[in-house]
Amino acid sequence: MSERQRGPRERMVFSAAQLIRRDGVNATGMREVAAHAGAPRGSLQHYFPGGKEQLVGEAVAWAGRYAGARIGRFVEGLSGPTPGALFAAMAAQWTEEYERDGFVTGCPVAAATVDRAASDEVTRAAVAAAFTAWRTPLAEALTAMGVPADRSADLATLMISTLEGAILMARAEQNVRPLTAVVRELGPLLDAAVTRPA
Amino acid sequence: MSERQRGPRERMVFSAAQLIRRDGVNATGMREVAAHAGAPRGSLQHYFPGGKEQLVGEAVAWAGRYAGARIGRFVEGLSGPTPGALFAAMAAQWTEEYERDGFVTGCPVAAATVDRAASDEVTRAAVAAAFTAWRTPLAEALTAMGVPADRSADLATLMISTLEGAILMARAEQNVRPLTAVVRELGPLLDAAVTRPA
DNA sequence: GGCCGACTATGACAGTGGTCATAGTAGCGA
DNA sequence: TCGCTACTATGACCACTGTCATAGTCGGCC
Repeated sequence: MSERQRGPRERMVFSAAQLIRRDGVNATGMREVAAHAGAPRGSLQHYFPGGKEQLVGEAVAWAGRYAGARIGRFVEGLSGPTPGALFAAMAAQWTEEYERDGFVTGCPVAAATVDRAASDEVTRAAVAAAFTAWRTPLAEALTAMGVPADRSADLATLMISTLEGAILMARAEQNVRPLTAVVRELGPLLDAAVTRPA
Repeated sequence: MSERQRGPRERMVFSAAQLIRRDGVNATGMREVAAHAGAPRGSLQHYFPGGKEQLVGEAVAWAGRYAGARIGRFVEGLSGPTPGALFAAMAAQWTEEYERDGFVTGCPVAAATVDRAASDEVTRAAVAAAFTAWRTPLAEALTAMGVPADRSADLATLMISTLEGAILMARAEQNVRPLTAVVRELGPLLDAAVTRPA
């Protein structure tokens, strides 16, 4: 989650995503984002003339691209590339973060959905796009692993749904148990969907 | 979701849950809750001297009890009581609501988790308790259906996680597809966990 | 009646939110 | 040096938040 932070604009988008991850959209102030990014307050209206809606939208889009790009790196890192192993790797990213830093943050896309889906159509569309940016490469990876093409999309949805829910429960319980439980139960089931070994 | 609404106090807790479901915790004002419940503003400090923290906590607890109690009614309504059928019934509650009323609301427990887990320890504990109040009867129902006792808790966690995530994605996409997809994929897998037919 | 508790009704307060307006500065090409 | 653009820096605005304080009303009980 730590990238090269070039311009102040990128830093602000990144900071917005981090703060939204922790406190939600509504509790994240624009001034707070600027301060967190070490950027001047005046830059907000300069880089984001569309206001908070624009900033949140870009933060969500960034998170979606990040999650999608991460899929490829997970697949590369697997010794035996199976759907269950991929799912375990996706979940492990969270268990490791939680065990290292505590249960402070969640998924920014989920936070934006909860806080904005009913009130802000622009952000809602951005969230939908973020999920698509995540699901599409995941489904492609499943197909490459031998999952029938007509099931890849559904299984990708299942994996993301389960992971999002497990993140939520882990934060609530302050325990990685939900994450390990879903990996233990869902992993083998995902592997059983492979009909043509890769 | 429509109960007999007796006193103004219960109405306010119920209204709080409804508004949190739609807009999140931070975007739901105390005045708004009172107005939605048709209760006088002054009753807020009278019934909830602990302030918003108390009101949110009670709304979350109510939602947890509701979800837990609902499990029993789902099981009763099933012609063939299998884990997959139970999961389908749980998801159907949401698809029906979304198709009837639009994708306006989500799960209040999830909303409270996103908005308060990092900032308010009291509410975070209430959310954890709500998930437990949901998971426990679900796990018992699975055991009664023939799922091995040592897997019931994990499978209950898997079902709730997946459902929560699918709700999230359905709201984001404004489409029930994620809900139908996870039911289609996860249902048969859940049924396969039954070793001793009920 | 008189009293007291439960509840209702407002008004005010301090704090914060996003946003706008305006002014200042730094760098650079001509 | 001029002028232009990109960016920074503040201050102010209004709306709204949760909370508190105070006063009013209602109903039943001695």
